[in-house]
Amino acid sequence: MQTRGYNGFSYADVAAEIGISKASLHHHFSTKAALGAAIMERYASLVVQSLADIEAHERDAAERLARFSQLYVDVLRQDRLCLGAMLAAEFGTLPAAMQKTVRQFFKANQSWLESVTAYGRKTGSLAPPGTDAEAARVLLSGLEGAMLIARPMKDIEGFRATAGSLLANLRRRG
Amino acid sequence: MQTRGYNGFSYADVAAEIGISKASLHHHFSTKAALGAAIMERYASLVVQSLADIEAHERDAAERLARFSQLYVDVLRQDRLCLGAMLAAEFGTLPAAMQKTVRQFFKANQSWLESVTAYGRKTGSLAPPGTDAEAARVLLSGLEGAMLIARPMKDIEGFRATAGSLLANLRRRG
DNA sequence: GTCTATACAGCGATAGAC
DNA sequence: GTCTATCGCTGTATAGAC
Repeated sequence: MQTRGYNGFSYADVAAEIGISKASLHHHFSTKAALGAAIMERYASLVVQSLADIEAHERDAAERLARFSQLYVDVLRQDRLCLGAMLAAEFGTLPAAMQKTVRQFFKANQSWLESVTAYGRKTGSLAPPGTDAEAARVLLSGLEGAMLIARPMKDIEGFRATAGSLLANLRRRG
Repeated sequence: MQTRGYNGFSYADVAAEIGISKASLHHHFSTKAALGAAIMERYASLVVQSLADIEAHERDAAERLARFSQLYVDVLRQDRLCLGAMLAAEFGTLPAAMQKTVRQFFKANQSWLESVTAYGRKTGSLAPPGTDAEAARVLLSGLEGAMLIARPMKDIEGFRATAGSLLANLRRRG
């Protein structure tokens, strides 16, 4: 789903890749909607866990954002897209349950980033122009968009530079 | 294609919408790959034309960027995505000809934005931090990403605010 | 340039044996 | 929990009449 999208893969693809039959796959996930929802929910959980890990192991706000952007690099290196971004593009064709999880995913990222910018502002590590909500949205949008563009352009280095610029803007005095 | 993606529409969908048969549609576009390529090429041409129009009718660099971001708002209001962004997400599943046009599309946008930031820097209308290439990439990524997120979140106002922040960052002293 | 009819592959999903 | 076999449908694409 992160490489071809929800509409770009089939039960046959998955079954072949893991070496079982389509029928066996249906035994575990009765419909494609159920499979897609499970994958997206797991992805969202893993990201939320990663954010908690960053918060637990890194005290500096700017450094937390740098680690956040590193998550994107790791995905890009596998020639994948953030699943949230992929499903946002396909949004109109998704089952309702998946749509709901996609929205929750973006909300969770946005609110985590807001809390980090607020914390960074308080500790002096960050000085974002505008509100925390605006700063968070600019960073999230910038990273998702840069990732979207970097993949077809085969330009991970360009992604890194863009991520660096976005972080630099948050350290600047507003 | 801008609402459901290349993998999310069929000849039957298009034929029904314009009121002809699938066979008639095949008479004009022999394969789906040919149809998809024609649509993407037309889209890229229209965007390039819009950029030329902005340059012809607006002398101020910051105002040119504001008009550029207004193009995105117009697309969002139709509940569509930039076709470049949509196809970037689906990139791995696209016919080669479409992949090529997607890359050209991003290159064209990037280089136009670079020329505008360079011009704005010269005239004093803009003072982007970093290089023109970095500023252009941050803006393009930010707008594409913000658009991607705004659609599922049903938050065009949020897009506008994000676009405003991105432009404000380019007016700021680096 | 339009149509009806159809070919043929792939899709998601089910039945039922082991 | 796995499989083979198959169903019903939709996908892209073609044939051939008007």
